[in-house]
Amino acid sequence: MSKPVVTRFAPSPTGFLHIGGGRTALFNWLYAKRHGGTMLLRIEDTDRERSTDAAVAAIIDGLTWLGLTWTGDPISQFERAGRHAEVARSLVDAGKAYYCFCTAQELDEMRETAKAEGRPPRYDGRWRDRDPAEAPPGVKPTIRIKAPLDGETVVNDQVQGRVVFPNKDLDDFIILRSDGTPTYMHAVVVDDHDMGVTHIIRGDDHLTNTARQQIIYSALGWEVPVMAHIPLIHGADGAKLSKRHGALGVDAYRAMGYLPAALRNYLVRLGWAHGDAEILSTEEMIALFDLEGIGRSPSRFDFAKLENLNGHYIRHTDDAELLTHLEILLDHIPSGPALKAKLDEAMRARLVAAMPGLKERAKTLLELLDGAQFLFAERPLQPDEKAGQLLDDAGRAALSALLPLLGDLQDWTASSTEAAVRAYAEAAGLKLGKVAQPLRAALTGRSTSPPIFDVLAVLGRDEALARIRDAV
RNA sequence: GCUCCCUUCGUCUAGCGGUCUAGGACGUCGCCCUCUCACGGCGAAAACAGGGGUUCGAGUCCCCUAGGGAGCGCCA
Repeated sequence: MSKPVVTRFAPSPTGFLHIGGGRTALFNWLYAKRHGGTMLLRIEDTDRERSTDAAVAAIIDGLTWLGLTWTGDPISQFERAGRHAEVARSLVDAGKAYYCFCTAQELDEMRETAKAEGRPPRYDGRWRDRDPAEAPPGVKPTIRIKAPLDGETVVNDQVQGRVVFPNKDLDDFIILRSDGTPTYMHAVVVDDHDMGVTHIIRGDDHLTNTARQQIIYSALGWEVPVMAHIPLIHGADGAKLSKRHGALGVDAYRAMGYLPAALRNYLVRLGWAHGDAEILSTEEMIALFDLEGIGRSPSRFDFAKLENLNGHYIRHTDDAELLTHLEILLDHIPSGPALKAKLDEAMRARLVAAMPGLKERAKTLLELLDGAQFLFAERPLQPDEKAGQLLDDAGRAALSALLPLLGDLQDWTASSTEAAVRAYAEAAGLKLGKVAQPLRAALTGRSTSPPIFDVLAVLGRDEALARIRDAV
């Protein structure tokens, strides 16, 4: 009861941190935070063939960007191989595991025979009680656990409930390979135990593995941590989220202009709910997160909702901070370097000044950047098609009439320019839109933008007047 | 094939036997606001997979069917 909570996120470094892994990490992090505990990061790299340093770096980068932190250094599971082997051998000494001298071919035959006879592919236990003295020469043995032959293994899962597996369906699986390295099944158990993990929160693709792991726990006489298997995330089409079906790395979400806070909020609501709560700050998430609120059915990833949430977070993030996010984004998009070159102090000041109008209409940082194009643009502007249409004869006439009126202004502010433009429109018998739209086209090269008088103010008198002159 | 898990609006979900003529959010569609686009406000359409039970009463419990998903490696 009073034992401090220790959770862990244990990805295998075979690729980027995908969105499902990100959510698993988030849940582990939230649970640990909620209970004043710690989250550990363990890299499951016992498969030397598929593990890469680049993947480890990508995972760390992804977690860091998401704002998830762990305690201590990332732990390499591979480096603990000695300990895993030692535990496996102790199990042999205790009579709870044994050496198996089967060759790969023998195992293949066993599986094929079973399949042909319509039985599940399982190891038949041929070395379970055989004397190792009978070992064929030259075969390096594996170590297999002695799984119980009858009875049942019960997994008490905080999310899935009580799940029962008949032991006759579980075979004597390998815990130590013939090369002396541990299998995943064995390594997780030993590591979770040694690291004092109290709660295992992971994808429910591990649920059936849990029965096997519990066999190891009981052979060792160790206490099984609290288990919570969370349902997987599917793609928008309902199919499993794979690389081909939109499973993107979290770095891709960064490049698409999503804010970490928005992604956290979206992710926490995928599979977890607290009544009708939708918008949750990180503090609220920590205060409210619990295992009881996790559902059991898989969910689909919905970009539309993520976008909406992201828009909300953009609108509610303060201007200077948004600029910081924008600058981070520039390091991750193709057009970044060019824009970065133009980003001097004056430009930063203009961006911050324009931010209130800009952030109101952006759902992603990419849209925010796009909306800010008029600030980066150099004269003479190239109006897009719709803007070109607004600069027809009538539009240009209005602009040339407006030019001297604006030029005479004493102060140059949003309200002073607005007063001048409104006065002109009224005098000319034009609806405000008939003047404002050509003005927008001239100043931004677009048919949409933040409120035009704000644009006028942010651009400053000289630049604004010059752009109008260019358009006339 | 075997084992396990899942199934409420298009999507994420609330619901833990009666308060459900099923609530919220996103999306969609109207209307309002308005210098554009947004934001915001108001409103609408939209779901308990199907069939059996249990019960005075079932979205909520049980069973079956269908449909999804996961696992069954000297991968993790």
